[in-house]
Amino acid sequence: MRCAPNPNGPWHVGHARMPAVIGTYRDRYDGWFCVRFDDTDPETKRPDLEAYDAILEDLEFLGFEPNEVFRASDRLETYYDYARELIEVGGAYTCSCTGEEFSELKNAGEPCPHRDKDTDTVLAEFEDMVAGEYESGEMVLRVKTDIEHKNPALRDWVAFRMIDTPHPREEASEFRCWPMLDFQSGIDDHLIGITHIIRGIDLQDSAKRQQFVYDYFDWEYPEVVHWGHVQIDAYDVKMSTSTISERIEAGELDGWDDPRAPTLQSLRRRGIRGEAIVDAMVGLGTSTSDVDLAMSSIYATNRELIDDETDRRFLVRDGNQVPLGGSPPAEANPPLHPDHEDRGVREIPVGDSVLLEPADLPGREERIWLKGLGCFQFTRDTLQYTGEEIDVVREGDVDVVHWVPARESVPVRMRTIEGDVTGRAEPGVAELEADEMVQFERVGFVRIDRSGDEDEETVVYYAHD
RNA sequence: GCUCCGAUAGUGUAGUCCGGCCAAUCAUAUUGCCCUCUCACGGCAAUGACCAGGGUUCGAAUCCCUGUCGGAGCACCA
Repeated sequence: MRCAPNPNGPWHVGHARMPAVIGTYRDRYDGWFCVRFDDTDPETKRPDLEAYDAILEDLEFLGFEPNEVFRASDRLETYYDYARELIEVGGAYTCSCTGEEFSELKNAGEPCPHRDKDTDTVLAEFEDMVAGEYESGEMVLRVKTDIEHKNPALRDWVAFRMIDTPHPREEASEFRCWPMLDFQSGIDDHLIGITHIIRGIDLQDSAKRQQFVYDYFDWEYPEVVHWGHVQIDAYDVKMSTSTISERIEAGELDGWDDPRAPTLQSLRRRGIRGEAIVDAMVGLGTSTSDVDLAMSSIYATNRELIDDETDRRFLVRDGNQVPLGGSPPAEANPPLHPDHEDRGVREIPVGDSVLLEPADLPGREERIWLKGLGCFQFTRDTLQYTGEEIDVVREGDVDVVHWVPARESVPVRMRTIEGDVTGRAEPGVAELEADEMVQFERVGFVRIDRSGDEDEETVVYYAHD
């Protein structure tokens, strides 16, 4: 199988579907898959040199390594050879009609005057194309199909055209005669030995077009599955490489890994595992209709993956300071993980006042339980330590809330899909290493992106609740 | 205009090829209860679907026709 990306930028979430499915199938059935960069348009779909590696990194993040990597732009001579062969068996002709002229003839089911040129002329003109003797738009090579085919999309399609703009890759920058996707991909699939192709419904007619070439060469066409488009909920940004790219240019997004960008780099930075994405993508199946992927299904899998090994901490967003009274303990020691006492406890100095989230502020005379610390009653703007046992919580009268010390907490910037949130976390958080995962209790799972200290913000990326 | 393709709960999916075991599977979501010093994890329960209409048949989610809705192609893009 193959994954044939256009290297015009790092991958968005939707791109994960192809490697997820073919990679999973490969591993399950002892198969084979390659990545083949179909970079045959140096102009309108101009490749981004950095994207080749970025895509391979995205693939690695998802947990797959391709058996082989190809670049179509390395294989021009091969395509030329097969084009010559196709011309010799009368399967192609050079055509100098303008796009509109040909389109009109085609829609009327009429052949254009160039269709019956003799093979030698066609061959000579094609060699001139290869040599770069024509300007862009002057001459194309068409595959001779059936000009009266009932499906206009299949009639005498273009196999090669001239492009004046040099290819960004040094190795391919001299070529001016470039194959169209249907030709290049069709030839490559056969040569590489692809047995199964999955592609989008936008390429529904590709197999039928390429079948004409396969017939000329007497090749057998691989099995094909077409699948629909994937929509992902939860994002404001349109999921298209060019849109994301524009928004980065415009400064609306900080980069490809901005938490608001629907890219794999972004999910990775938020601490979502490739495995969770793959799992969700495989679950979508290969249906030909369009599907909506709920981010919640990726989150559900990821939560399952990380919950057990992720330590707990406190973060209070937009805290309100409340003084403490009644001589509470000087230090709180909640466990790092409720199910794993052996991992030890946290040491949170209490001080004389704490921060609580606005929604957690108790009403007058109400009692609350500061998690890991004890029971307090809200009296005259002060939380009075009551010293009551945990039983008051079990009885259901007292809510348990998270908190941080007002003084000894550390600043945190939490970057989320909806934007940045600031708050303060228990002191231990500043010492966590980048890349560690943490669950802020009653807030959600985050990945530490940059450690801070008492003054400098610890930056975390929010994964999910 | 021409040509293709699709339609099962909020979302995804199984079942459709070879009609009965489907008063329709599983996951996720939402809600409620239990557990719990987290609204996490775990447990239990509830919610919720075969696009419509005809036809074939003893019997249709499954086969056929029509309609409706949705998607895609008809590029010198991929």
